Amino acid sequence: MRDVAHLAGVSHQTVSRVVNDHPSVRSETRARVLAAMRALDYQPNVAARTLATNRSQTVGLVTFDTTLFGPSFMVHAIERAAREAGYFVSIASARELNVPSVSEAIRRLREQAVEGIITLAPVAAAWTALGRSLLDVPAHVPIVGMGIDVHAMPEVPMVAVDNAAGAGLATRHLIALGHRTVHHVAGPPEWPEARERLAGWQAALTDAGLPVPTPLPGDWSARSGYAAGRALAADPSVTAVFCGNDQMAIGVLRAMHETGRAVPGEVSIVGFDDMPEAPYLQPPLTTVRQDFAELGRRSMHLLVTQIAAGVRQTGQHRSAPDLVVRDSTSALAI
Amino acid sequence: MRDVAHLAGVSHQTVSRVVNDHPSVRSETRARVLAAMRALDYQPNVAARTLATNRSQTVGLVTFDTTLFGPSFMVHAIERAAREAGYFVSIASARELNVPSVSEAIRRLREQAVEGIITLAPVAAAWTALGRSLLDVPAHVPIVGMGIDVHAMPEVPMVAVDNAAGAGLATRHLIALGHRTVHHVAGPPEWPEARERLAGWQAALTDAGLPVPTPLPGDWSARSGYAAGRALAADPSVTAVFCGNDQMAIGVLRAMHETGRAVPGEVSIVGFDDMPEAPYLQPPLTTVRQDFAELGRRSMHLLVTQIAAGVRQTGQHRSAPDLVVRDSTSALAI
DNA sequence: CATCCTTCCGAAAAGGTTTTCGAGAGGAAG
DNA sequence: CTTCCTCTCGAAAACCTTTTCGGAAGGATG
Repeated sequence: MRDVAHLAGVSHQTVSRVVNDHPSVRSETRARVLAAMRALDYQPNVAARTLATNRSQTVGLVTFDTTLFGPSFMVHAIERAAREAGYFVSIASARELNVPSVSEAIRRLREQAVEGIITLAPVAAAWTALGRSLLDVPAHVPIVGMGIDVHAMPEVPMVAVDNAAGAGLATRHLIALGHRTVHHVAGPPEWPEARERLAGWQAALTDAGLPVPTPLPGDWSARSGYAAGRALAADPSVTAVFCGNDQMAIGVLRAMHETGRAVPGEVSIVGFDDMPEAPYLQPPLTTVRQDFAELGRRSMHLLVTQIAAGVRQTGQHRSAPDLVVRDSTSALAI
Repeated sequence: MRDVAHLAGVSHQTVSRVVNDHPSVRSETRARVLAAMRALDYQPNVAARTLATNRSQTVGLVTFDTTLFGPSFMVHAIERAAREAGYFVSIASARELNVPSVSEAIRRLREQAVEGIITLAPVAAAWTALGRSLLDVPAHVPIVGMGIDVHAMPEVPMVAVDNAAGAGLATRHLIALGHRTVHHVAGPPEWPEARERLAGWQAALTDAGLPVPTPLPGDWSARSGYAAGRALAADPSVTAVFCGNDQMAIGVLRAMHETGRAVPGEVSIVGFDDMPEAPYLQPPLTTVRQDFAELGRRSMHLLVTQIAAGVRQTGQHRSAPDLVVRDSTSALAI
């Protein structure tokens, strides 16, 4: 910077003014400085700027399993939104879904002086860690939770799809097709999304006056879906299954196929997420679509607002999911 | 830090020594300082440290499409390896696969003073941008390319699976099953991985003295695989297809199913990647497995070595892929 | 002509750490 | 007892910006 100032025949403060678009600098001087910057391939030093301004221009992302479709898509969407808002994004993954791992990830992020945190690792237990290591912090780092448990952490703003509504759409779709009940392959109970989808499914059945079968446990993976599918296939009374996500639905589809139960002839199946492969499964999967790009933008927007305001906000921001009907569901054959 | 020094009854330089594990500090003093740090919940300021040491402890990751299975898994693997090596990771995604986008992503990363860069956005054209904006840079930032074109950029070290060998495995597997030739659904030619797989497929056919059909273009997506699959299904002479990745294979499977061509009865299909869903497709997909976690560790290791040595290294590091035979391939029925 | 205001830019401090240099204390060797 | 060495720690400079304050130049006003 000193070199630039020297070359332009001004002092370094003026260079700083030019870099920061300060108004009071003659346009002719500005042009001279800009030329000098270009000539010397000047790169401002972020560390020095951060030190002086106390603003790192960085937001942190705590992730868990980015091989899941949802989170991996969100990383992308959030990075994009962050760039547009002028922020860098630094990621820290939790090794496991427990308190030490998550709080260690948050510690790393805070150590890096991020201005805000978005978390995609939604284990309920972890939030108590958050409560300890984040919310009580004097500098109270702004935070946004993607799909957190609003009951457990009402003071953390969250953005998520309306999981219960989505589950309701799926379940009522199956009921409307004449199914006497709908079975459910659930995501891990540590994930609020999984609990909300389960609750939505349960409510839709109860509202329709139908019996609520015991949900089958899954871990979001196709493998767990397959295991659940084998169990369901063994029960001839099963005619409709709502899966917590598309990947588990893939496993269920496979299990049905293996055991000779036709989809959708004998059994109808619905997923959740609408991953890009869903239309090309056998059969093309009826599923609940959520707009991940929109969720990413929204969470970033919420974070930026908090950073700008300097106060933590609260409240949930829910986006409405859509049901995408394809070929894996059909009316119950009497 | 000053507060900590005050509380411990030492000066701030001594605190710095304790933080950095400097040898010459009495163990009793060290204990006192550590206690003070804990008592005050002291967080060292990275910006100041970076300014003083000129080391940001951060590596940059340039990505393109993290919804693809490979890249999304790699992000995870690299973050993990980086944490173990004591680095933070900052991501920058290229908006599109062209020179301005990629060089803009790199510019953002350099602006952030990353100590090294790993790139997962492997468009050939982009590397000329790299040549301009990175390699010629005085500070010559260490870099590792995941799956770059070694012919175009021999001076950039790279780590990747041996794509040609993997394609050879897949193709020879199909040949050994008696197929007269093997068709290929290729990834986008901008990706070196796609070109290498295509070359490996071609070489295996030529070595076996078999005709080489025109490859069908794809873009890694199931949708493009479906389109290619429809074209292939229309040709009754097609009995074996090697797909550039698993997602396109899903599309091909769907197309075959729709047109009533049995897999593997009439047509055998092989994918590439071995995504977690591969065993649960219909039928379970024979595919080429690559060890993404290992690739992530290796690229990080290579980057750290370069940073430590202060010199750019060259050379390719190839890992050997495995063929995983499942149910989507079978001997040609005469 | 004197005074005041505006516009533009430089001087200097501040931000928190690392690092080099030097000094003091204590012990060992002559 | 003196000298020298080692161990431990403090003083001060350096890293590169931003920001506040003040000053100089020029024009407008009384």
